Amino acid sequence: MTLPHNTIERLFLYRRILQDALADSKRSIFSHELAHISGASSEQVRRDLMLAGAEGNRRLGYDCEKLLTQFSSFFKTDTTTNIAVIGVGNIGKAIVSYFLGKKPHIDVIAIFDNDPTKHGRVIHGTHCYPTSDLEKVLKERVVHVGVIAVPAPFAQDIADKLVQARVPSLLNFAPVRLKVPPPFFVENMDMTLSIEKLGFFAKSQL
Amino acid sequence: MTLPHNTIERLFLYRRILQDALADSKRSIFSHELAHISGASSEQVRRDLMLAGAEGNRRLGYDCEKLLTQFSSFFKTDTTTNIAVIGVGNIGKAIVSYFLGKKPHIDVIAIFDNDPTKHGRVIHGTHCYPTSDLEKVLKERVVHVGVIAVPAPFAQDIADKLVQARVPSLLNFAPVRLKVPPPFFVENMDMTLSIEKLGFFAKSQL
DNA sequence: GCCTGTGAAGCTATTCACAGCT
DNA sequence: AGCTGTGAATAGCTTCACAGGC
Repeated sequence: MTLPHNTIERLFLYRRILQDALADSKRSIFSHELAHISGASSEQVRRDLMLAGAEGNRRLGYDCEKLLTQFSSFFKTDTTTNIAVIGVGNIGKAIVSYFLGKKPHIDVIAIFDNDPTKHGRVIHGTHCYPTSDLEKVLKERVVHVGVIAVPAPFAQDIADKLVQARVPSLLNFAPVRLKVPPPFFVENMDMTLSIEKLGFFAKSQL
Repeated sequence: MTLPHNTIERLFLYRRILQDALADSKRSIFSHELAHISGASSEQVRRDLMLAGAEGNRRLGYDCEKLLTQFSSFFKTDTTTNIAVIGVGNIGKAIVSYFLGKKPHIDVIAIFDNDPTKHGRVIHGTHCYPTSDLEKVLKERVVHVGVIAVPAPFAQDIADKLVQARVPSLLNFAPVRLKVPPPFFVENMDMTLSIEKLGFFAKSQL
């Protein structure tokens, strides 16, 4: 059973909203509430939940706890996601510190850099290895997501190495489009592109 | 003349590729070359360029320089995009240093933070103001894009302030969906969501 | 022969509209 | 009355397929 890509993304968003709701001791939630907080339409929410096999009560909406346990098994979010960060420049460091501690089910298990002065050092609580050890280190540990935070000219090389090391998913911060064979998967976080696009909207809107 | 959102994003990508090509002293480029580097299909590239009003030569493909000047006027990229960064934590600092110097047509003109020890300080070459001065400072300068790098609970409040200050486009790094009235525009860079999604792909692919 | 340009077809995603429940 | 669930309609995006030019 394979859901649309967009639906999957929104489901993770709903999950986050449900967690907040539950923390506010809300028992159940309506599709229009989820819609309002997530920015989707209520029909969209209901369809997404339907596709995920969820069921709501026609008087009370959806039961938060029930929905969350359903998500957990469905999305395997009860197991931790292990990530490795390659490149410990400004962005790499920001990412590592962002994920440390804050998110309990996301674990930065290794970081890599070419700079010899960083090797062996512990940065934000995580050990830093030389990039050349990437394959060796990653074959010892299960890594779900490789985060590429190196300068653009090196990004494809790192992607190749991560594919070699059988890291299934890559999150790429470098402003290039990486080529990986299926079923490996890359998601781009291209800040420059986003800023350029937003700048265009801003300028054309005056 | 309003292009599809996706097309606009790809055009900025093509533009970047064209700049690289020109730097490599390539005179002209084929749609399939742009396709290969950008990850789109060649038909897609041709349609995008067509929508942007570009014309190619049937023997040589598209003239790089001609295309770029066309893009410049079309996308107003000859004028600098001014950005302000709100929140000088790890992510905020990384963003500022990422855009400083590197990208000539993107200019970080102000940064804001609530921490009084940062006020008046110059961080990565840019002056840091207290967040309470946001409206005052931004009304003196044209700011195209506001980058929100504050913790999630404060993000909506900052968004409201940016809307008040007439900043047309927002780039949001906080893991919440912000509400702004049209025609204001928000783009989300939700790293947590991306990692969760990629983790899901990774786990379901084994 | 290999390229561009583009109508038409196909596919994906979202919204409409309403039946059914409680 | 107000909610969910969902077929049907619509809108948006991508690929096909091929005409036309160099």
